[in-house]
Amino acid sequence: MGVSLKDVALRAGVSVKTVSNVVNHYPHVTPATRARVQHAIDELGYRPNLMARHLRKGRTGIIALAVPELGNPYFAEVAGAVIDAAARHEQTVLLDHTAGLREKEALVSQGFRAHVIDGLILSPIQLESEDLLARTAGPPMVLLGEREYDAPYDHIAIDNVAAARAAVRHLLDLGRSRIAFLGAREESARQPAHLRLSGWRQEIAASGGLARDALVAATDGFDRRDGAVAMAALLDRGERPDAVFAYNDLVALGAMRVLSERGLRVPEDIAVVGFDDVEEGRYAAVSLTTVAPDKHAIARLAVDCLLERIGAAGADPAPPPRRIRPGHRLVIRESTAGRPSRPRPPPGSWSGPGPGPG
Amino acid sequence: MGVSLKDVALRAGVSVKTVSNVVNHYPHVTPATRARVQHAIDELGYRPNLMARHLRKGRTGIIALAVPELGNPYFAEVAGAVIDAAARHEQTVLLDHTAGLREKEALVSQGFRAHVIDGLILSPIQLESEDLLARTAGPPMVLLGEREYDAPYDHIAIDNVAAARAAVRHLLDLGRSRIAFLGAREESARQPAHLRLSGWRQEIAASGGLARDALVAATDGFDRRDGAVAMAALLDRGERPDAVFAYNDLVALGAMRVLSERGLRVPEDIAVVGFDDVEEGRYAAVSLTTVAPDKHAIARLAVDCLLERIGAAGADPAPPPRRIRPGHRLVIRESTAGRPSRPRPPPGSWSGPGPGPG
DNA sequence: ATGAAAGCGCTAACAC
DNA sequence: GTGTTAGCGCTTTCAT
Repeated sequence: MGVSLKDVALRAGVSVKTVSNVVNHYPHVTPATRARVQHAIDELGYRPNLMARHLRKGRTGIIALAVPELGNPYFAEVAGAVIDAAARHEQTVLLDHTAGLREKEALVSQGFRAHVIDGLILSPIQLESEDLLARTAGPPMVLLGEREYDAPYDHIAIDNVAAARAAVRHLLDLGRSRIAFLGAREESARQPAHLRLSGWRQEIAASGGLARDALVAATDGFDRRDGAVAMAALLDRGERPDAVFAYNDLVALGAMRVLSERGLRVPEDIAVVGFDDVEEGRYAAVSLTTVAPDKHAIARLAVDCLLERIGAAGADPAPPPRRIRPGHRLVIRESTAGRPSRPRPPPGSWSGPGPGPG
Repeated sequence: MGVSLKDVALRAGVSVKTVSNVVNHYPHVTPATRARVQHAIDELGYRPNLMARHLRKGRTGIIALAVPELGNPYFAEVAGAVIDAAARHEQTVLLDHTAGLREKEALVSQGFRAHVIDGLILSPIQLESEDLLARTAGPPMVLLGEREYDAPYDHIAIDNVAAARAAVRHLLDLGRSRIAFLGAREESARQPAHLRLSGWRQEIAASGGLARDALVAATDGFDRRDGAVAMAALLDRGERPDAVFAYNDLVALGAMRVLSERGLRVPEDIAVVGFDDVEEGRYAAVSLTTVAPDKHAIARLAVDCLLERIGAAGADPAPPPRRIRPGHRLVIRESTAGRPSRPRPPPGSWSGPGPGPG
């Protein structure tokens, strides 16, 4: 490290400006000069110092992405997609995770690490509107995910209510009538799962059924353990659902594990639908029916949207906040449809299917 | 944005240097001045411009982490741990993924995005020693993971051979004799799974058994699909293993899915051991026995090691490359040990366990 | 088409 | 204890 424009200029016998022109593809440079400069660059192995360049230009080429938890495959998959989308614009992604803590989310949304980043994509869980309103300065920001806010920020999220309704509709169409919801925290419009719970309620009501609160199970967080605990709690208090709609795939998978432990069959005894379409659900012993948000669209839209904001920074009046809804679809798998057919017999002299779990 | 040291100095009626002193906790400042400056800082909402600071200091406070695939929960979990470990040193992590492509790995290992980062943690899959040797400049780098190189870089990795042998030992102790290996690509010391395959071979040989090549199944990559395809291929060519040791948990989970489809019971018909201890394995319908690397130790050691290198940059002679082996342990779960006991009966009038898959 | 010089925001030397 | 100044590597007027 340490080869600067000046070194190259010295070597090529030109001025710094000329080298800069070559590096930045400034059109009006004699081919001869360009060649000489390029030669010097190659010889010295010159690489522009982005730090300095961006100090000058006021942009860093780095955008931050803050997700609750990288251990959640949904966010890991989205993060991967964001990195790819950003790379297509020659932007680098700086990753943070908030553990879903309101305090950390607020910290990130405020100018934490501003100056290093051109913009921020934040996927909040616990953050409240007032935290967002308290944000006075900081780089452009776009929001990702289910939480809704009364704050002037672009927001990328699928239509969670419609998606939840489609999931519940599917269960109703299967003839299920006692559909539990796993993952609600409390009876409040401020809770993270608000929209999906609301979709559950609406669709059951629309079908003429009764959305019993007793069939709603709270979770502390949204991972497999939470799903397992909530499912066990529901069963232990004597509820007998014939279907489960979970806040996300992780909760659904945790629930399915408990069902299997208790000798309940999926989907025969209880059908299960998740949300997120994480890879894992496709390969579960009983593959998981789920709502699949278009993750690549989400990532692309978030990056495009953010870069647009960054480009328009300082514009007056600022463009109004947008509400962008990427697509989603319901992916039906074995956890609601069952195994399509008899498994083909194993090769050789294998014994047939065993007597089941236990 | 746009409040600079100068603005604060003007406001507080002091010089830039004094403000800088306050910001950097320089000890010799009068409490009175400090208070006045701090007041001005708060009023103006001043945040230091890291870009400029680091241009000056020659360090950015950003380290890069390049993993093959964020969609692989192992790497996602490690990435999360690295972010946390870095945060404890007030370092930020810039994330890249290489898709396990040699070309991208080489690009990252060379000075791609140098100048922005102080150092690089790289987890290679396909990279070869010659690529590493070709690296002429660039920030300090430490390597992560199973691949071994003849290149002067610190390398953090558990003892893969010993870990693999422990896994195979466990299967042998269970009385299994036809133990397949899933995930080897070819018969070469250069292939990614080399060490684990070697452990498999050694332990079987040590037990007096025969490590048949026919029981080794190749995979293209290392995810669930690859595991499923490899398992199916192995069965389809008439092999009848009574145990499977997979390159990693994802491959193992994919294999288990195929076993379930074909009516083969785990562990009764085939015991399965994975590698990585991803969260998912704990909640699989049949929970997965696995080799658990100490991910937090890995992350911490990688960050510490890198920061040490960064601190010692330019030292002559450079400290010799280190080979650091974090701990690992075998976690025994149902895929080899079976369900510990009869599932407790479900509440109410539920029917008992069904007739099994299919 | 190219060169000279200023300055982005900051810290390190060196005054006072 | 605090102020002055130079310069990190780059881009950008403004000259030539």
